[in-house]
Amino acid sequence: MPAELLLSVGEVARRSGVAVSALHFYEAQGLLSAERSRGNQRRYRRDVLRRVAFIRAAQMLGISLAEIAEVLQQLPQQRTPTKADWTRLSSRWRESLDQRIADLVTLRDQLQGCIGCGCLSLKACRLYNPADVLAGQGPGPQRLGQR
Amino acid sequence: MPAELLLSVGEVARRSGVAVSALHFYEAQGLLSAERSRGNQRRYRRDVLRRVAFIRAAQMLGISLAEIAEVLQQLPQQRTPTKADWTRLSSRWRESLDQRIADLVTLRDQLQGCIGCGCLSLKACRLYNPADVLAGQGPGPQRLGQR
DNA sequence: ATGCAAGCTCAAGTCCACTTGAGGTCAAGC
DNA sequence: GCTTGACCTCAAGTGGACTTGAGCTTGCAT
Repeated sequence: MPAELLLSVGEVARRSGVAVSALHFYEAQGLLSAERSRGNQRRYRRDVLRRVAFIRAAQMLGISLAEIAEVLQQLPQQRTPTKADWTRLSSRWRESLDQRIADLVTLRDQLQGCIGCGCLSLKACRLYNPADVLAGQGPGPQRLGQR
Repeated sequence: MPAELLLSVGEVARRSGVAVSALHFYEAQGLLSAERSRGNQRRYRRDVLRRVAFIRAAQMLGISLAEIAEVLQQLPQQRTPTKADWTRLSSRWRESLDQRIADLVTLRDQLQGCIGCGCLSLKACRLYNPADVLAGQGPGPQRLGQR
């Protein structure tokens, strides 16, 4: 394949807005791969840009890199993925996105009726523990709605 | 004030579902405070439960502890906060919640038209960079919608 | 041919929100 | 009085997602 059509790591960084160090990191995590030039420099196929975009979009949905890597395994390794390949993957996240929206709407409605009314009292509070779905699960800003 | 009405750290942990270590941590971060018993044990006023609930609810909105601490500064230090005090604070988050929902809906609509259509090509992609709002800002699963 | 930006690897550092561990104290029941 | 569980402090560890730094090589322009 014609080497001029391959992208250096710097080019990918510029065009994707992702730092070179992050691209290295993604590779180490198995999210990306690249051929190498004679001199051992990374040479990316152009579809890496779509991959990176996909990764970032998924992160915005709160999906961890490990999960993203797992899903990306399903893409063809050899050929450049087709539109259908990408569509299949992203439709999975359409559902989780719907779920997250629903969760937040619930949260909002209960913010009116719960914090809003001053009743916020833990056990009884459905904002804190709506339908037993958002509770527990340990600390930290966690993803709303499990998969 | 009658000491029997104060709560030990273990009681607060049990009733709030938050680990003792997390309560210690919140105190170190200035989110909570407690009186001490003769023997130097924490004794919480009962409204700590509402404070903890508020903290957890805020975290679910993706708000960092530092920001939460800042907002909690606005509560009266001496007297137990009233319903109106809490309502005032939570109304601020009602807005950011609305914003987050709007962001996610935008994201969802563009998932249809963008990843869905196979056009995902970074610069031009509004999912990756919708209205220049979600872009940049460094790495990591970041909060949708700035304040 | 030489200068210098861009690339390479590997180790260590950062930030957040906690948790875990070590070593010691307190309080209530038997 | 003694045991046991709850509590204390302080330091260090964890995990995710990267970034930074050191020390070295590559590759394009002059």
